[in-house]
Amino acid sequence: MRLSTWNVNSVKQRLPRLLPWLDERRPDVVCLQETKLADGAFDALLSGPLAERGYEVAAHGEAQWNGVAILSRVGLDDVVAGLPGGPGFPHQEARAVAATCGGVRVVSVYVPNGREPDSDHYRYKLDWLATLRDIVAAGDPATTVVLGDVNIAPTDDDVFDPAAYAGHTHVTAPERAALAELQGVGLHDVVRDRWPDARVFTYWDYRAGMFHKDLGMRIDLVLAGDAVADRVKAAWVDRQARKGKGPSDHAPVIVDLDEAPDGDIGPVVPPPSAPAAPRGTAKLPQSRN
DNA sequence: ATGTCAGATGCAATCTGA
Repeated sequence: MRLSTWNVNSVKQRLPRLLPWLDERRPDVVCLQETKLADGAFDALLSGPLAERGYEVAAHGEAQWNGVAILSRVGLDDVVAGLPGGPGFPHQEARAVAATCGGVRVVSVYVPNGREPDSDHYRYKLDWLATLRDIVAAGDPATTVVLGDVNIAPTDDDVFDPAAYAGHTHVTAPERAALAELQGVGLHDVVRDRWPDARVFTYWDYRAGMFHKDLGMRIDLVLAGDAVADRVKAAWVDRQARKGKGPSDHAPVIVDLDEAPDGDIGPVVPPPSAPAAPRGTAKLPQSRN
């Protein structure tokens, strides 16, 4: 099962990149952030193209800002929009949606930016993260995976130059402590675990050729509970999607899971557009393993 | 030199958010 997360910075503007990306990468579960569309507009724009590709959709958006979604072709059950009981600014915003997909509790999150350290928005960010932690802890963390734009670089290795961010959000100790508290319920940063010493970023500012110079941050994470993390076979950032014409300022993160230990790999079906293999013409040699 | 985008307002150019 292939999981992914992508802050698309307006799903409307990103449609010419999103649909070809779905066809190329064929993720089973896609967590989107910054969709910037109300649910009705999301449905009008995307229900057709996504249904063609076999995806069910749980969108949780608002008119202009924020907005998250989960696309799944391995089931989409028990959808919860938002963080029940969570803080607002001043009202609750569309920053989280959860669903059970292929036996995994998937949570798509767009953590508040924080704007300036010690600002009201910064305190809102910390409160929001504490609520997310409580909600994950109250469920079954082992079978949960939190994916999304957390707007925090976990360590100094996750920014191109720690000095460049001194005094700014995304790197402060309280933010990193709040993220560590979330991970403390039993979630593994599977991309960093796979690439402990690599320079890995997921976001590059549009300005000043930052992507070209690879001056970015790793702020889009896949945080997986024990049972999910144990199944990780690949975990990487799709930098290709940040290149070319009309990209988001974030790249997608892709994580492949091996089949579940109990043999239930979920309702894995061939992609609708993939030609069926002709019967009785298998060419691959038989192998014991 | 906040150098780029995206959304809104409201029709051009400027504001906000990231």
